[in-house]
Amino acid sequence: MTKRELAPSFTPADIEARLYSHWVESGYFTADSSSPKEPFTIVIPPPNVTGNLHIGHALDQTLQDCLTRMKRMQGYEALWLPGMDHAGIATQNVVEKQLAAQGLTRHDLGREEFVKKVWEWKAESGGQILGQMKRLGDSVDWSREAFTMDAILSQAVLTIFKKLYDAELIYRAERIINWCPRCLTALSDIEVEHSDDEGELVSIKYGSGGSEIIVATTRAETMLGDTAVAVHPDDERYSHMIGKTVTVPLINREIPVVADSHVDPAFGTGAVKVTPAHDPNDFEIGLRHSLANIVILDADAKVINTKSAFDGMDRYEARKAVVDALRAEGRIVAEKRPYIHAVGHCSRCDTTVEPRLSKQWFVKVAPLAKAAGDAVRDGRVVIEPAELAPRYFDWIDNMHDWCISRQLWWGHRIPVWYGPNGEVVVVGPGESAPAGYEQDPDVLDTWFSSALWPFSTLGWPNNTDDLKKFYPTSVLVTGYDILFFWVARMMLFGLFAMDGVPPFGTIVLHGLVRDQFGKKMSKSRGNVVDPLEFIDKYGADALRFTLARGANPGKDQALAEDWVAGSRNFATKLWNATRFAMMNGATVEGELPELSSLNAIDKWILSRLAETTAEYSELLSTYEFARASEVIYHFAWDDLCDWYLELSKEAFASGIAASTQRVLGHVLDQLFRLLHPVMPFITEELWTTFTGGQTLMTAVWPLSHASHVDKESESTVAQLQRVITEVRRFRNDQGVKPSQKIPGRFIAPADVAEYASAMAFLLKLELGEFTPSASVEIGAIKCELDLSGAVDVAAERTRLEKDLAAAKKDLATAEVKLNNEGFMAKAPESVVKEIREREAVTKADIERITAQLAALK
RNA sequence: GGGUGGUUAGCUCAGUGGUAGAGCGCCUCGUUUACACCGAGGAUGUCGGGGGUUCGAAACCCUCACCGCCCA
Repeated sequence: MTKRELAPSFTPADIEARLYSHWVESGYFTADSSSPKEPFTIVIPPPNVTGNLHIGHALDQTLQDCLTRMKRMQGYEALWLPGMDHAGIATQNVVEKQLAAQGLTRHDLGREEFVKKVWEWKAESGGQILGQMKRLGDSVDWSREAFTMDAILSQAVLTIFKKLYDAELIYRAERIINWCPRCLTALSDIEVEHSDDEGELVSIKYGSGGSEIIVATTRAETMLGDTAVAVHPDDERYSHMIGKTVTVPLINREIPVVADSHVDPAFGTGAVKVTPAHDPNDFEIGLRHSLANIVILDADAKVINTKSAFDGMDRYEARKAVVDALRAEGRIVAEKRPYIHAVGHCSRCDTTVEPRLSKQWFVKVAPLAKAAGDAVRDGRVVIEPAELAPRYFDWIDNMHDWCISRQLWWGHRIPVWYGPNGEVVVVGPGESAPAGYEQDPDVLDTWFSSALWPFSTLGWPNNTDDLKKFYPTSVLVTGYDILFFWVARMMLFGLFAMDGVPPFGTIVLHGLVRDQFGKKMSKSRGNVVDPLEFIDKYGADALRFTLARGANPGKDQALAEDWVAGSRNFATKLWNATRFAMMNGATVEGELPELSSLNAIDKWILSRLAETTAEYSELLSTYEFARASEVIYHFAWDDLCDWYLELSKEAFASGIAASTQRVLGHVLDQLFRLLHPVMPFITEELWTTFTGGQTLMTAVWPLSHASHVDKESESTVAQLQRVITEVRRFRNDQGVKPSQKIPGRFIAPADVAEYASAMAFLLKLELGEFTPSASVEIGAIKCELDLSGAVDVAAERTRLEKDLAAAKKDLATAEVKLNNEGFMAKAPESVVKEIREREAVTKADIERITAQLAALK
């Protein structure tokens, strides 16, 4: 194998594109369903076909790639399956906007032409995110790329629809649903976002004479559709009115006063107006009291059917007009404005949602939700971090039936056909409707097909090799924000479709990426960052490492450009350390030398490597990405670069370094493997260059060698580190420049004295005969120096006094404990022993420092 | 209104009973056999307030205050 050289500096752009296409061409990402290896499967949370890679995707995908790459190296048949969601409303909106620019609506084209247009749009401008994922380094299996509107996935939709219908879990009913008057479609509960908005609360007097009653509302225009006033049955204020009627002003309709225990007597006057066709709670009251549903708003939220001057007005216009008219009649008894209250908005276009009575298709969720809850309750599916499980239960145990029909054209059309005499037929895959039947014009909620993602992408309903090999998937990695949108729905459908086998073993939830001050990123705040810009500027590895390092389970993370620059610095550090190692003959060739033949420094780094490998692997396997990143970062930078390389320089300089060259080679080789899942590009480049190997992608994951853990060497090196730090501090205090060589020598026990030349090299000391003018004492170790007379006594005194104060404080803390009877009686022996040792050490320090101070004069 | 998470260094955050940590920022010195995208040294905290449990509390319990998120 021929070894290449490393460029003098690291430029991510020079290696990323080259390595990525090499990986794809070599087929490293492609999973094999016939492999005997144990499977590891992740399906990507499918981004919208309209989407671009934002920082949240970058986080989500970094974590998934990290797990996939690690498992691949650990010998699993790893499949990370990519794809996209057709994103019904979002995509339709995009194409409609294009048409609008030409002065057209989708109706001008007609359904078939419009859908064709959407497909054309997808071919031309959709799926930009896929190319951007490549920039991040995602090791997804492109040969299995899926799209929710693909033929196979559409077949899955038909199949599950029929299956659910036959099990009586899908039904059609007239209900109050959330309606977006702009998108002109029904929405599910979770497609509605609530915010506290400014509105008004007006109190209106209904009836006259002895039968007056006051009701309050934030939507005055709905009074046009009122069919009752409701009060609490035990409310004595109104008991005389129950069963009587009152007149609705303006339209002069006589409506009954009904008693309903759901009315809160403490809110407002205790009496509420009831508009069953335009409010979900009122609809329920209407059912209980057989009230009429009078529809007074059309699909565009314009007033209709009132045979009044309000007909044709927009809802807001009507609201004002109704209040004005009532005021003119003297029927407004109170007005509160602004009145802050929760208002629902369309999650796609932010239009205020209008509750609307209409006929829609629903999934009956109760039995499905029970199974989905139980799967987590009994541990077949684990939610990480566990703290987020209550949220899941809270929602899934109280889930309303799911409205799945959408009045759109882009999506899976509802496979129900209606006959001329009201017949209803559900048409499964490969079936066709009887002649003369007409298909339901609506399409399914996008999340209906997304709910099938973990198995529709593997070929279900066909029993494919992929399905057999890779289902159920191993881990689902996603943000907690779509726990309800998507994760819960996959649980509902997965368990149902796959005979009770849940779609994944573990749900790993991460948080949101926020700005550097922890504020939510939003266009209006102007604090949105573009991951691609960071990749351009600092490299994909730097961005990935930053995101992984911030990923504490289930917690949001702040992100600043400075942090990404810091990760780039880490990458540069690795690059330079490798260059240095290669310059000094580090190698992976041949067997690792016998431990007993190594010096303490070599044994120490192997020990640290073993410990780090074990800890890091464990943390990654338990989805502790932040802690894992921290551990490996400090091993690489502190242990390896700051100490091992520095302590080894003397050996390299002296030319007697065969063991160290091999040990260093080993440590780098293992470090690159460990870091590869998080920083795939630079590790691949360094490793292949350094070792001459083919690729890290399929290299074996490091094992932690317990036999390499060596506490004795760790203790020796800890002493060397202390001596070096203290002497450096002394030099610094004394104003000796870092590069200035001065005479010095160590008086130390044999295990430390053995490394005198290594320490001297680092400290720029010239060992040899001289008359010392100063000394630094570190416990039992003494370093004598010659400062050529000019010792800065004041600086030395300051330092010693500071050390003395610290030692005295430590001693006092220890003595308080040791003099405490309770502590001595109840604290565990190991703790008492530790405090005793601390007492002894600090006492010795105080004695030594006091003597030094006395000698200073 | 119901849940739920948080409050630790200037900033962003780790730290689930035994002398308070990291990254960035800050101060001083420095072209020393990798690296100034660097090295060395340094400063910085009544761990939100109050009470309790304990020999011992940033951590456990109670309570208050403030901030956030989810749901209604």
